[in-house]
Amino acid sequence: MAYSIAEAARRSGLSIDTLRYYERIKLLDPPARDSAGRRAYSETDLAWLQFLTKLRTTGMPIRRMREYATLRRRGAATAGRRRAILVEQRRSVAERIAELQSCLDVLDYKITNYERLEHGHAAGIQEASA
Amino acid sequence: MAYSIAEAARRSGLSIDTLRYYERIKLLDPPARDSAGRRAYSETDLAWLQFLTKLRTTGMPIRRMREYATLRRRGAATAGRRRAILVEQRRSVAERIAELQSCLDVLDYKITNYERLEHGHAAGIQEASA
DNA sequence: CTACGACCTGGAGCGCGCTCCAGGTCAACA
DNA sequence: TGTTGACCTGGAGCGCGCTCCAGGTCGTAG
Repeated sequence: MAYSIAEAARRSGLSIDTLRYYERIKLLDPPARDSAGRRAYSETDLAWLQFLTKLRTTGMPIRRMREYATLRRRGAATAGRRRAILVEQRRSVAERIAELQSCLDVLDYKITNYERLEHGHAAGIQEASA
Repeated sequence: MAYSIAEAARRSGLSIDTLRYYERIKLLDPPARDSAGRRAYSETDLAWLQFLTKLRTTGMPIRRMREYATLRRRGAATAGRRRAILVEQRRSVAERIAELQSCLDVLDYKITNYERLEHGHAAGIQEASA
């Protein structure tokens, strides 16, 4: 089963332009072409794309994703280095989650304060940095 | 107590350039100046700055932080709208955390797979999209 | 046969959030 | 008195990750 670029875009949630862009910067191996020279993405292409978007979602910079893609192209011998990249990324995601969680606490605190203000219990003091 | 721009930068974790930039784009009210015309940040300025950096950490775009800053400048009457912004941001942070958590699961899965590969239990199948 | 729409290429442009630079002022210190 | 160093201003530049554009080629539908 092969997918047109429009279909691949729809399925991956990326834009057509982004798909071509990813190919240009070597994140994506050039997909097959149909008889008219149009891109024909395979299931494997889509699976890889899906993984890439996961990495992007975690905030991995494209430069690093390229590094990973390059290693992947070189085969099984690079598995250790690829794993190391993922382990590092896992660390950074966990850290980021913790950071966001702490911001969430600040937001909750502020929101609670606003609610107190609006219910007439004019606290006042917090308003300075509100 | 007043702080030089260098000191304010150190305490906020932002660069000196970023502090001036934030002032320029009206995120920050112009701080007091000393006799020589140099910026002199107050405790209040620093507290606001600290809150701003929290918002930035949550990924709030500067455009939206400006909106918040503008409302804040207009005083108590805008409290409801400020609260609404924070509530929306809380929602978006919670969503982001969930998203990251799900990516974390994918990373864990992949990493486990790599570890299996390296321990000789050649699974093979996963290598296609690894 | 033509006209449409999806696709192609190479390259320019954009929005964001800073970051850096040139050229200048000022106060303190040797 | 002269030099240093922190600070000032307005404005240009940058890295990132796309996004858009012009101009062209196909293949199907009317």
